[in-house]
Amino acid sequence: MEPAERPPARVTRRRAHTRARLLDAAFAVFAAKGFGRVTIEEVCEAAGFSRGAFYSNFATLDELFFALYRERADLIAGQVADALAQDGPDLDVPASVDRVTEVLLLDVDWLLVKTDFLVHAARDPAVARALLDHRARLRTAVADRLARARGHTALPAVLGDADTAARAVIAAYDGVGTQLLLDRDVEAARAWLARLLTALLTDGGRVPV
Amino acid sequence: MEPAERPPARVTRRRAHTRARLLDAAFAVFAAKGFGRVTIEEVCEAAGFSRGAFYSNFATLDELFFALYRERADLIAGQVADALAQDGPDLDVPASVDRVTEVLLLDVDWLLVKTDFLVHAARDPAVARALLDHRARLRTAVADRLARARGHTALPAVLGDADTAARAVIAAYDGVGTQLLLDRDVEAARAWLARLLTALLTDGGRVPV
DNA sequence: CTCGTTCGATACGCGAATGTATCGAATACA
DNA sequence: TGTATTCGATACATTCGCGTATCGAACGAG
Repeated sequence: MEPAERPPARVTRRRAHTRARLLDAAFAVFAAKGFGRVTIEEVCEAAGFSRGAFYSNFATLDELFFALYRERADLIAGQVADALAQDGPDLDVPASVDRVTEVLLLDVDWLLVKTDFLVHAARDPAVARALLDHRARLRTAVADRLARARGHTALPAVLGDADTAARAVIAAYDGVGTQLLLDRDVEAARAWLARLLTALLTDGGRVPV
Repeated sequence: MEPAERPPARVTRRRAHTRARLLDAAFAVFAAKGFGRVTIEEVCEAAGFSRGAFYSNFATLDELFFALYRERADLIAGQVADALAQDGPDLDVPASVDRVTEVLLLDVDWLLVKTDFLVHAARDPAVARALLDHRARLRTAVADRLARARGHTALPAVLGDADTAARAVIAAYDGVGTQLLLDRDVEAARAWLARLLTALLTDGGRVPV
């Protein structure tokens, strides 16, 4: 019965499966109903388990939520890093923007869960720290990319240094995400984000169409 | 008894008071704990009433939340309109930006509640429509202001028309708000928003400090 | 194959929050 | 001031979700 005390001395194998299924089910349920309106039993039912399985793997729903976020956030961070690393030393802004936006906005469900998590973090400093860490990871990835290209490509930047520009990129992403939550138009959001980013990262000149 | 059927034939007076107190108390409690974690009784207790008062004024907590949002949103919309109307026909970007950011970011609690509402709206089309209406109101206010100034002041805009620029303003606001929720640094957020807006609304040139 | 451990299902009790029904007090109107 | 009506408090029953305790089955190690 012990919820999740010591890593059990002897074993594990199906445990990993059930844990994973619980996390996946939780993701779906959270996206559909919102963290605040979800019960433990709903998650278990969606995963095809009984509450016993849950309490064997997690102590509380918050803990599961945290684990879920961590998992997906790491995934996203990796994808973004990959997308940014993909082009050479000189920065091709439109191409980078396209590749990154494609990765970032892929999943509306993720956006929903992420926003739930934000709301959650906004009231719990410990959780907030985790979220800020994740954001910092993304931001420095972007900043590094921008800094690396500084000399090569013209990156005039309406804003100051690379780090500031990276912050602006994050802010644009957040802003577009907010709108996307309401109109659910992924393609429009993608285009809009690309346009915003191009505007921010390109010197004052007109924006291509 | 009847939750909120017909506007009671006879009349009201204290009713307005209690309703207002319930709304105010709800605002505080929602900001502190988050909509998802708040019980009807908590709101009543904070307002100094018993549940009877609540059920006499609202049918459900969602209904109260909706009314609460509507009330505050109208207030904000008015404030923004005022702030924008305050300067003459030619647009003084820094001044306008300062005035608007001051109004918009005043209250972290409002940001918390607003984000709760966003999360709520993201899963209920009817609620989403209300929120989109509110955003549209703000956006057109900004767009009108920008369009009105188009000829007079140099408003080169890295983005296209006034409406697009207004969308960008909203996006920047949302983006900054997200960060603010996590670090709770109002002054930093205000400065950052001002900088972003100036960058977006000023021609490519360097941003003043 | 056997055995000891772990995992997950089932069953139980508990507490909390909800919604309703009833009743006294406050209030508008004459 | 009298009175009909509304407002809000109190009391109640009920439902719902939680957390624990127990047990059989799955599984890994030897």
